[in-house]
Amino acid sequence: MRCRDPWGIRVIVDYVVCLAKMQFKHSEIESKWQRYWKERGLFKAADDPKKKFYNLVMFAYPSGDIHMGHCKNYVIGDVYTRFKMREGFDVLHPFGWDAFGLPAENQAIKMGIHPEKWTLENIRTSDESLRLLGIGYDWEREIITCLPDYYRWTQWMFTLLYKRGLAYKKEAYVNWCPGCQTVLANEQVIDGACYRSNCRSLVEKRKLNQWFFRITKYADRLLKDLDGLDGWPDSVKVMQRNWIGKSEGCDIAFEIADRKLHFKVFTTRPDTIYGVTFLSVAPEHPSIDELVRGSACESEVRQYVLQATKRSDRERIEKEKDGVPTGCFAINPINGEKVPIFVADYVLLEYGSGVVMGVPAHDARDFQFAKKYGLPIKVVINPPGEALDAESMTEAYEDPGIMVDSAEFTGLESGEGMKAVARSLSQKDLGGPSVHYRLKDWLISRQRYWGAPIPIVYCEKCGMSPVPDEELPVLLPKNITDFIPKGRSPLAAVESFINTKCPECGEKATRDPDTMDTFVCSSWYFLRYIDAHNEREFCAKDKADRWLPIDQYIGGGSEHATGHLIYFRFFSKVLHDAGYISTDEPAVNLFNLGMVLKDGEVMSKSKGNAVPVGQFVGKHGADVARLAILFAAPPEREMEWTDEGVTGAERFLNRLYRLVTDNVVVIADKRPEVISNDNESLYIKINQTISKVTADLRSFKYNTAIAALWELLNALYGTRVRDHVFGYGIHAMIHMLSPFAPHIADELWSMVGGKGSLVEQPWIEQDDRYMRSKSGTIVIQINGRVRSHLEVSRSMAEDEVKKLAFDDERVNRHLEGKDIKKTIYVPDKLLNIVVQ
RNA sequence: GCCGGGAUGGCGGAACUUGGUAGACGCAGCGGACUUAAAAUCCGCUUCUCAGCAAUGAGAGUGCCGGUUCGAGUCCGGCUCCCGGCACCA
Repeated sequence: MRCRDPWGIRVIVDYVVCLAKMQFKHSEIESKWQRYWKERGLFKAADDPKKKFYNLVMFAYPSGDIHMGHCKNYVIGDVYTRFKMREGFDVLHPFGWDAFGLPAENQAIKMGIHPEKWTLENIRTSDESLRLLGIGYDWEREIITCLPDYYRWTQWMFTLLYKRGLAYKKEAYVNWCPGCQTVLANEQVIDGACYRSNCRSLVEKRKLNQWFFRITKYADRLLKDLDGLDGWPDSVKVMQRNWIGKSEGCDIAFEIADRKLHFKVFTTRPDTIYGVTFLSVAPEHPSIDELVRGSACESEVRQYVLQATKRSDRERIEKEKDGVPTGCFAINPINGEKVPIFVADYVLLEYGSGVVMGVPAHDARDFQFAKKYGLPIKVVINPPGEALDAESMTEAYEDPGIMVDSAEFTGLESGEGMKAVARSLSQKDLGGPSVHYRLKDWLISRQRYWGAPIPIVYCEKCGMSPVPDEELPVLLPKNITDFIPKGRSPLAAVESFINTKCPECGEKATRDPDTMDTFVCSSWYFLRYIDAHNEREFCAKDKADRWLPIDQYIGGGSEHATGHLIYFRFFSKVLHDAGYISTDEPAVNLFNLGMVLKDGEVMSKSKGNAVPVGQFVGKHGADVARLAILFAAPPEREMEWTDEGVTGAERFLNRLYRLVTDNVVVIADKRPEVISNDNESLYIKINQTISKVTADLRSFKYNTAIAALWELLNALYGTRVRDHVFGYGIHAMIHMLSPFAPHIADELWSMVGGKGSLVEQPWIEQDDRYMRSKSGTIVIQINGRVRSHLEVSRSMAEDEVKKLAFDDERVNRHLEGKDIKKTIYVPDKLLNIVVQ
């Protein structure tokens, strides 16, 4: 085999040509520019910003290496950062890791790896992947919540809340997950199942002594201040409003006959008070004991309570409403009527007072209950112009109406009636207007190892006291091997940790064995970035004042709406009230991103459909990855990751690269002075593109921005006369590409003689004199249907356009034998001829 | 059940909070050029139906039904389906 194989030679030649001319080498370019950005410290945020912009993307849980699904957030945050920098802002764009949490501990149990080791290794590999993508973070501010220099301040936050009366311990029925062997906050229970990690066990109720944050004290402010958050999506605000669930009504005190007891009842319908025919008490209610002691029904009630409290929430909801009579009676304060008291498990202890008044005629649940137990139904509200009959009713009438059979209130309309009844009750000191919230206090203790220890010490003499600031952090002991949950924190068994001295008296004392919910760590992380290495404070106030609030918060989806996004607002308000920060809302603008799917499912390692970043970038490059993510769908929507999207992005960059390398000599960095006739329309296209891309960058419409760039690229390819305008077009193209594909943009920029990185250059602006072409298309419609088009110069008079239109052959064809009734003319747009 | 959001070609998605050429841009597909060939690249076509050798012409078309308007993907009323949230909250 000598030179008998011309094909082989051809292939090699093609390959060489391809490498030399057609395609760029992404790996070389990318590492070169990443090095440059790092050396120049381009993304290091100043401590004294002149024109600050705090751009924050939600930090991440280090579950392993990151994949393309995670990248969407980071890429979008980076595009915005680069654009804002080029608009002249000092941008703070930090990143960090929400590093405590269950998966690390589960891994420890399964694989025998210490949670810290597992977590820190994941962070290291994820960091590497992130750097490969060329995301412009200020890495010097990176935070890792599981390290003592961070959780020291998480503990400090706890003691701050404690001192302000916002952290308290109480014995309460809590959501207990038998799988995780720990308690859950309400937000972690979905459909009665545990939503911590991938657990999904059926949640049980348990009575336990636990730590809570008194978020309910802030319910009203959390609700009201939503109105000021114009930069937040309505969907998130609506969800938060529903979650807080404010309802205004009336408290009413019912005395118990023959007992020194009374029940406070909350109702939103005091106007139905004359229709009360029974009272229902939640099975968990602490007064039941006293109520039924010695009653004929005592044993039945006790048995019912026992059964009810054993049931999970879901079981309770799914079964038919039932209850058990207590044999006791309550006295309706407004008319002295005696009504029976039931214990019923459809009544929730946590809402209102745990006792409800039963008004069967005007409440669906009470109606069902009354029918089941043969209780009387009393109509006290009639629909306007109609009279209800209790006997024949098949369902409750719940709408407002006119009060009837209600003594002096009869005839009042519901709204007025509510006020009148409330007024009357408060005059007699039997109740009055009150407000209740669905929001509950935030349960933060977890009986787990991998979290920030709760900094509380118990002493026999002095009781409970917080660990003094100077003794923080309470270090999480590392020498532990048994993470298997046994219903209490693994820390309880670590004597060197548990045994300590009382900060008050110095005697022997014990530590709280529980750790904090990870939502506590993430409630204040945005503050730590501002002053990440401060050893004396969580963040210096002057620095906080300079950077807060977050100008743009970019989040990973609506699943945080009623969790993290409420908690971090709560923390901001607490820290504001305590004088540590000046703002009481953390973020001005919020942008929620859609998830990344692969084959119709959320991309994740556990589903086996994750596309690893390192592997992808190695093959296609970071710029291709970025473009593929951005172009596929608008950022707020879900996107499907496909190989086809990758093809397009790759082709686009190669095309641009070729255009630049083929035309280096004509590329011009100045606006053309003289616009040739040949390329006037191209120049207009260039300016329109600059305008569109700029607007789209401001409003996160990255997919259409890239589409506009693609159009411009096509226009440039189609340009025959490659003059100054053409050269400027390429220059503009490179500029506009830079936030999206920064490596290749900087490379091309240097190829055409640009200095440094485009991030250091001001953003390009359009030439307003050339935004619209001198002529345009006017659509000619007949009866609203398009029949013809006219090319006319701009702002041609209506008469002239009409004349041209009536000369048009296609128009005339449709006008034949018809009467022209009128014409509608929209300048520069259309002429509609109405005929009959 | 209640509260949000959505439904546009074979596919991902455009159409500027303002009613005015629906389908930008990309992917896939088809045709052509270059090549001995292939890949890559470049140029063109590509919503559907009907008529025509053709340029082209006619009709239908943005989940369904109806309305407002000279004109509706866009506004109004009713409905179906999909996604998300809340759900015994008194």
